[in-house]
Amino acid sequence: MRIVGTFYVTTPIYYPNAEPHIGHAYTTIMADVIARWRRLCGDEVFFLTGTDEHGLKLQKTAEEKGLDPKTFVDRMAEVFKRYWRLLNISYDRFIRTTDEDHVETVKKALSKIYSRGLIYKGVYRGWYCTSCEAFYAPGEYIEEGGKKLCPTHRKPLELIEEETYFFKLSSFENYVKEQLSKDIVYPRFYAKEVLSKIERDGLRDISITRPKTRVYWGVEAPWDPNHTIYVWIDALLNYVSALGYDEDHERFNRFWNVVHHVIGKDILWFHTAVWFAVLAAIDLPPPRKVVVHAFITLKGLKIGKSAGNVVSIDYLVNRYGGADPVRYLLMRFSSLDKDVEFSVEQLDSAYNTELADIYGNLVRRVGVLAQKKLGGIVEATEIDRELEAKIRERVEKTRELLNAFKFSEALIMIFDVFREANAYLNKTEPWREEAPRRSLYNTLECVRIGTTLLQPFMPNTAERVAKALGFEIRSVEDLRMGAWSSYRVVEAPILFKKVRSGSAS
RNA sequence: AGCGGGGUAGGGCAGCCUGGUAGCCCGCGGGGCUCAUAACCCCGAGGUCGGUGGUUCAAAUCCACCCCCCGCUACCA
Repeated sequence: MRIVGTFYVTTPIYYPNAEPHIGHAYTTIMADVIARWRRLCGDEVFFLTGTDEHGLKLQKTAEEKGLDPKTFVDRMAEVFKRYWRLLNISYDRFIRTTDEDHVETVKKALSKIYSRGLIYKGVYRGWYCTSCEAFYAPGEYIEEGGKKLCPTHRKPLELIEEETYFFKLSSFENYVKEQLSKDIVYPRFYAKEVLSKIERDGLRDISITRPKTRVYWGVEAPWDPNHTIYVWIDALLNYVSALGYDEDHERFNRFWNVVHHVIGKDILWFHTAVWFAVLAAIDLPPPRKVVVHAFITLKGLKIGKSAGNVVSIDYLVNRYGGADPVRYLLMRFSSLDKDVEFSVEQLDSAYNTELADIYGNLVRRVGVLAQKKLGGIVEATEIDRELEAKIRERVEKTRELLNAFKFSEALIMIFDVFREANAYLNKTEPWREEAPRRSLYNTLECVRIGTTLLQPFMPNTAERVAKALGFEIRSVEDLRMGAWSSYRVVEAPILFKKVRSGSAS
């Protein structure tokens, strides 16, 4: 396949103090769909995900389990990888912030920033709970009778001061504002949100180190061995270390120019205000695009990382018999703009009526017809112009939607192709003919085109259909009627077994 | 409170930027077909587009105010 361009897509690196859930899966699947779509378009793609393995919380979680942090994160990283295998995530690298090259990058980058005088020593002052060993900001602690209490222990907080190093974020205020008014953050209103926050409060310097006595589990500050680097700064730099920062300049530039960060709206601030400034401090341009998505919720409960009530990935994969339907359903109801609440009933309904009825049944019926009527061999013949026009329009629309990260609408458009194919079968009634070559060839072309578009969302299913009907999925170049000339239908599979609604548990 | 997003048929959403017969999916009613996973196709019913006022020949779409829902408000990754 011809290499058209390059593309770099990232997920956030996840904090592995617990197993991944649907929220993590949602972001990761979205990034995977983008990666696979760009590959289909002919781009050389680098797709990065990983784990953010330093910090106090992990240090403590590990200690509670009687493990040293490294042993613990080694295990958790494997858990994440296992889930991404289960969900068919086609990452090119799984980066861990404990990886040697990453640690090197963090040190190099921070040395550079330090040497430019953008880091200074100061004092961090905050309300601290000795039991939690953590600071609480206004709004997080409980106020009772003028006293500040820890939200978990309900014990009085202490005002403590500790030595820390600050990054001069404030000196990047104009720069960050300027970048935010460009077309980087998508959808755009998220940029407005950050912009107005800065407009109102300004950009304050941020503390970027912790005393090693309190947080030893982190990258040592290159200029002061008594401090470790704050996890967020450590974490953000993964995006550049994965490319070989300051090592492989050619490769680095090739991909950095086209980097797309996929993130949840909760970490927007760090991926814009802080990240843009850090990048500027090491002479790098901001990301090409930050794609921000809202959350999915189940019956009003947030499925965020810190929420107690989570829908497990295993549950959905088991319920719908594989990764592909889960990928489909999550993207089918995805929205960048606003939080989406879904129910098991809704998912069941979409699974049954869309995947099983519209698509699964179409594949089955065209497969059966081809085998019965033509012995499974369907050669190219005259193309139905009316059908072709409709399909072409939908393909174009789908491509636009995918390039605009509108996954839900893209899927609806793809399914229109299948609906069109079903209608075409009804119209041409191939079961009444002796050798309905024209009808079946045209229908198969629709199935092939739709399946190709569906491939980034449902890679296994697409592959299975291609095998069964005897075609190949190659690239977007084949997204036109007549591009495939000879089908060898070897199977008429039942792709999706329906689920009975109401059996949710 | 400030800022941001939203309130469109029974449910889930698009349209709003670039005003001009209100659109898609599910569900529902009727019909067709029988190749197919009780699947598929066609037709139909159902909405005065949160409220009020304004701009306009014309507003779901622009402006003002109000009501309701949700999110964000930085060192918690």
